[in-house]
Parts: sequence; structure tokens; C-alpha cells
Amino acid sequence: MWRDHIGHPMNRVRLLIFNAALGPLDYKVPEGMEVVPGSVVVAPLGPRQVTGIVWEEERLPADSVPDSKLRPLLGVLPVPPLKAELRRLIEWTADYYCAPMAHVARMVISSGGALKGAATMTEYRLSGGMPERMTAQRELAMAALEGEQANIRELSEIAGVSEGVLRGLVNQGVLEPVEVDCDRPYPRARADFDVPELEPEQQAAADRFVEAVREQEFAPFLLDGVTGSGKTETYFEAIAAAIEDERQVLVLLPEIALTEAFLRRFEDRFGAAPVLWHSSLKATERRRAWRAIASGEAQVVVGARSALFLPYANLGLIVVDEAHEISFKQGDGVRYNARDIAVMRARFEQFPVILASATPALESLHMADTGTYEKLVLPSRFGGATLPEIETINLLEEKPGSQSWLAAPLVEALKDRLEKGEQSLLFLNRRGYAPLTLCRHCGYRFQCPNCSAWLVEHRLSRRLACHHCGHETTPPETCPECGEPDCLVACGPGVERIADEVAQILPEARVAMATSDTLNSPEKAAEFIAMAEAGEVDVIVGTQLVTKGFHFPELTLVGVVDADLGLEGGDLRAAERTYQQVAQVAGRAGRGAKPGKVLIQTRHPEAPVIAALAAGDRDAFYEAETEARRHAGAPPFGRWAAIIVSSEDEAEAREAANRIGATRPHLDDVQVLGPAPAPLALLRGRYRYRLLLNARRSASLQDVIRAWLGDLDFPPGVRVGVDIDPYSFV
DNA sequence: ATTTTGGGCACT
DNA sequence: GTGCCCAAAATT
Repeated sequence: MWRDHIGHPMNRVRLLIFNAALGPLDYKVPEGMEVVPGSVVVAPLGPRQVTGIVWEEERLPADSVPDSKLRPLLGVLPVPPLKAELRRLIEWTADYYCAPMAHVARMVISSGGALKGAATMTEYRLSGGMPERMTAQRELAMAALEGEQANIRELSEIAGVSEGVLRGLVNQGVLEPVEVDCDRPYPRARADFDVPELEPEQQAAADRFVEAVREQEFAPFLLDGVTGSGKTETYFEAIAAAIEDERQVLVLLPEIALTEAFLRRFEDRFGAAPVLWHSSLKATERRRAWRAIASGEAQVVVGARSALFLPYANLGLIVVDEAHEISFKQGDGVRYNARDIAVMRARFEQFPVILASATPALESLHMADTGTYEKLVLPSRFGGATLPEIETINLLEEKPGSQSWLAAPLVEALKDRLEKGEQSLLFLNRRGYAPLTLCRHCGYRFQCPNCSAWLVEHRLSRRLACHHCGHETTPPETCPECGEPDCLVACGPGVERIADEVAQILPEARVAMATSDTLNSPEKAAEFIAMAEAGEVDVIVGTQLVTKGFHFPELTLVGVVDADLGLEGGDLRAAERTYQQVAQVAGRAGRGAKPGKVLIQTRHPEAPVIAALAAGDRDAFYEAETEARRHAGAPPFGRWAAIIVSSEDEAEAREAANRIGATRPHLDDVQVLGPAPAPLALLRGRYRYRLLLNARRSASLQDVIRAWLGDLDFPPGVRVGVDIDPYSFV
């Protein structure tokens, strides 16, 4: 039994159920059960059992139900109750992003297994013994499972053989069982393991961070440092202070591919790996991490954006690295921006938050300029390295030959670096070999059946793939439309094709590709970094992935294959994203003793973004972009929101969108555009329509949307999603 | 979201 | 009357 805030015994509680279609439900607390706000409990619902979180009644309005109708709770789950600050964060996030609280709460309780409490499990590993009879399947399994330890189901996934084969190996003693504590502790990080010498500017910033960590007060920082200025070492000192004070730290990284290099630096500094959190953790790893985070045992968590909502026992610092990255914005479900929520969480729980970037988002710079964030600047590269020299190549004047994409000056520069034994990096943000395949005979184009998008040819894996839904086919010999053989041609370049071109121009060069296709596991990422660092690679061809985090001292040339790519498509943040991408990839050049050079291929050398990049004039770019945003009523001067209507039935989606459009509010400070077919009008088999809202800062945009959509009912197959501060305009 | 219910309808 | 399908209602 719990008592309310003035001490009356309460035997009735309100639950937030992890199900958006269900409102809050009230239950009776049985005699002898201890329950407080935040407790995670099991409740009966019809014939089923559901999990819920005990919530303050006054913060979660519901229809009143008489005591006599209430059923008793079934039990309290063995996890710490969610703290009030986290409950406020859940409420705030749901409110701000117009999302159901149940969906936000689900991100907090993101490991079902963790709720079951302490446990042991049986895992299996190779014992070193041999089976009585060797079969092809067994041989395959034994080769694949070298050094692996997991349960049968996971081992079967790793080895690509059935669980039956593995059970056979268990019976033969080839796989031996190991009892594992699900909650076995993580290695301890030590604040003083290897304290580095910092340069004066780094030290000044680090001192400020440490002071803020010790104060335990809300303090948002923008750590604005050019690429290679040593931002990581600087915020590591803040982490060290938090470790000393026994407060937990969360480091948010935009992509898992980046963690490999990061983890090594972390271990070198603190003598132990941090606790990792990302979407591809196995169920057991997820459970272990969740429980360590909730108990306070996890000291430093390095994670993707979803790590932001975990129930830290004692969080004392959040670092958002590469804080400008658009991948911090969740694209579906609860469409939150982890960068912004990190600041909110720091405010609710009263601790500092560091946004680190070489190319901060305009919104972040604005917050610093208006004094909301404290800006700390690292203006020069670490160890006296200089920033690279940047030049543009006008593709209209320097035309590459047909079926090639590297202009003569870039080819010359590549040859020069190869002769000197230095490394080059070519950046093109396009996976695969070619973005479009068409029939020369009848003009047929390969399109995804589920999305309005072309199928991208992946020549290495001999596949035509849709990058939106994962649909894949094998390229046919003949045209599926006209049946003509040998008529299919690849149009346009992807990184695979650029790598081919380099191999043709420089047959002796050792070329490595770095994309999410080639570096899709921590092992492969580590292998790539090791090869590049050992000088076993001459030319790296990469996507997005190579724009950040990598530090190769021998890399002196960066070529941007197509700087115009990001400017197409009318995205509201296209210019900023292009600036950030090119500036980041340029930052990979000349990080060691030798100076770097960057060549940008473009058809629009006069475009403000490209000109600012070439001039190395960051301020000019930000000033121009600020004016453009002010003019367009875009953030930070105004706000955008999108309403996305989708259905498997095209007419149903269109009708629902039209109905929303017809009931639009007429307000001075909110302008409604649309509905119109979304740029990706068909996505994963669903037809999509979109309305865009542009609001002045004065407007309470979320209230307007809630009032508007709250009155409408839609057929079962129609989904209506709201995207506040959208990044992706597809 | 999931389960139960109840109405309408064909078939016996 | 019985079985079956589907839509609507209830779930605390």
C-alpha cells in the first residue's frame, strides 16, 4: 500500500499502459503490495497480463471508474521505480512531439528481459572436442563459432545452421554449456588511467566542464572545435570528473560504425570499455546493459539515440558527439531529436550537457549566440596540424569522359599522392554501383514494387536493392519488359563504381571501400581502420560513413566526387547538410604532419555553400544560411511540422489527407501547405500524403495540431503521423 | 492492441 | 437451431 502526498493510505493507482490504443487504467493495490509512482507493475487486462507504470493520477487524466470495478494488480516487477525526473521527461517528449506517452514509455522499458530480475542463463561455446562424425553442416558451424559464446538460437543465427545441428553438437560435447550470470558486472573505468596532456585551449574548456560536472547543475555547452582540434580528449575530462564523483555518463554517437575508433580511444583513456547501447544488441546484452544502467552499476554508456531514454540511476553528464548529425532525429515512431532531448533531460535532472561538433547546427549556434548555451571554442588543430586547403573543380569545364566521374585535376592529384605513398579519400554519398538501371532498348527502369524509388545496383553482391524498404532482386539477363538480352545499362555512379574507376586509372593502387555495406560489423570496421592506419590502403572510397571520426595521419587528399548531390531535392536543410558533410569529410585530410588538400567537384562553384567551403569561410556560410532561414521562417526563427497520412490503399490515404486539409485551422501564425503526395509517395507499400505547417515562434504549434487532429476519426488502415521539427522531407 | 460479443446470414 | 464471418465493444 502506498500513501499519497499528504499521507492518506491509497489502495488505488493509475497506470500508464504500454499500449497507445489504451488509455490510462486504474487498479486496486492488493494488501501487502508496496507500490510508488514510477513502479513497473503487472496488471490484469481482460484475460491477459500487461505491463504498466504507476503514474501520478493528477498528471494522467482518465475517465473515473468506481472502486468496485477495479481489479487488483498482479505484481511489482523487480526493477527500480522510474524516477520523477524521467517521468517528467516522458511527459514532455510525448507532449512536444505529439506522440502517445505509451510509445515514449516503451523506449524507456526497452528490454523485456530486464524486467524479469536477476537470472542466470546457459550459453554454449566450442569445447575444443570433435564430433564422432563430421558433416558439412557441422564443419560450417564449428568454423563460424570460433570464439563465440551465446545461446543456441543466437549461435544458430551466427553460424547459419539450424538449431537442430547445434543441439547435435551439444550432445556430442563439441559445444559445452556455460552458466552465465545475466547481470555480471562490467569492467570498471578509471578516471586516472591515462590522463593526457591537453593544449591550453583544450584545458580551459575541460576545466569549465569539470567545474560544471562538480556543481551538479543544468549547464548546456556547445563545444565548437574544428575537425582534428581534440574535442574528444577535452570532453573525456568531463567524463573523468563524473566517474570520480560516481555519477553516470551518457555519450551519444550518431552511428554505430563510429564506435569502433571511439571505443579504442575510450579504453586507452579510462582502461576499460564503456557499456554499449544500440539497436543491434542481442537480447541478453540488452538486458544486462539495461539492468546495469538502472542499478547505477554502468558508469559510462556509449549509445545511439535510443540510449537517451534509459532509466539511469544517477546520471551526471550527457555528451552528444557530432551533435549536428541529422541521424539524431528519429525518422519514424516517436520522431524525437536526441540532441534536443539530451538538453531537456539535463535540465530535468540538473547536470551539464555537452554538444560537440566541428559544424554545429544553426539552431545550436543560435542558442549559443543568444546566451542559452555556453560556447567553448577550439580554434586550432591538435599538435600544430593545419586545416586543409580547399579548391573546387568546375565539372562544366573539366568534364570527365563518358562513364567516368573523376575529373582530370582530381585524377592527377590521386596519382601524385600514390607516387608519394600518401593516402587519398574519395567521398560520394551513394551506396552501391549505380543508382538506376535501365533498358537501352525499351527504356524500362527497375523500380521498387513497394516504394517510389529506383532499385540500386549492388554489383559486389549481385543485387538490385531498394534502400528504403530492403526489397532485393537478382539482376536479370534480359529486360523484364521487352525481353531483349544484354540491353541493361547502369546509370550514374555509386561508390562501387568510383572504386572501379580508380582501379582502372591507378591499377597499382590498393583501393578500399568504406560503406555500411562493407563495414557492417565491429570486426570489419576494426579491420578497415587497422589496414588504413598500417598504410595498406592507398585510396579509400566511402559514403557518409567516412565523414567523421576517422583519423588517418597519412591521408593528405580528399576528393568530393559530387558536392551537388545533397543540394537537389528541395530539402529545407540541404545547404546546411552539404556544408556539414563536405566540411567534415574535408576534415579527414592533413590530420598528421603533412598538410592536406581537398578537391570539390561541382557543377555550381558559384553556389553560396560551395563558395563558402572553397573560401574556408565558415562565418560567411552561417550568415548566408541564417538570412535564408529568417526569410523562410525556418528554425530557429520559425518552426516547421509535417502531418503524414498513409495507407496501403491510395484512395483511402488521399481521402483522409483531404479531410485533414479541409478542416485546417485558419490562423495568423500558422500556415498550412498541402495536402500533397509526399516526395516518397509510396514507401514500404504504403501510399503517403503530407501536409506541411510553418509556424511563427509565437504559435503553440503542438496545441494547434492536437486540437485539429483530435476531432477527426480515420478508417482502421489509415495512419496519421506528426513530425515536429522534421529533418527528412521525404 | 487484443479479446470477446453479438448481429446477420447461410445452411440444416 | 448451429456454425461462421465480421464489425463493434470492452478492457480498469
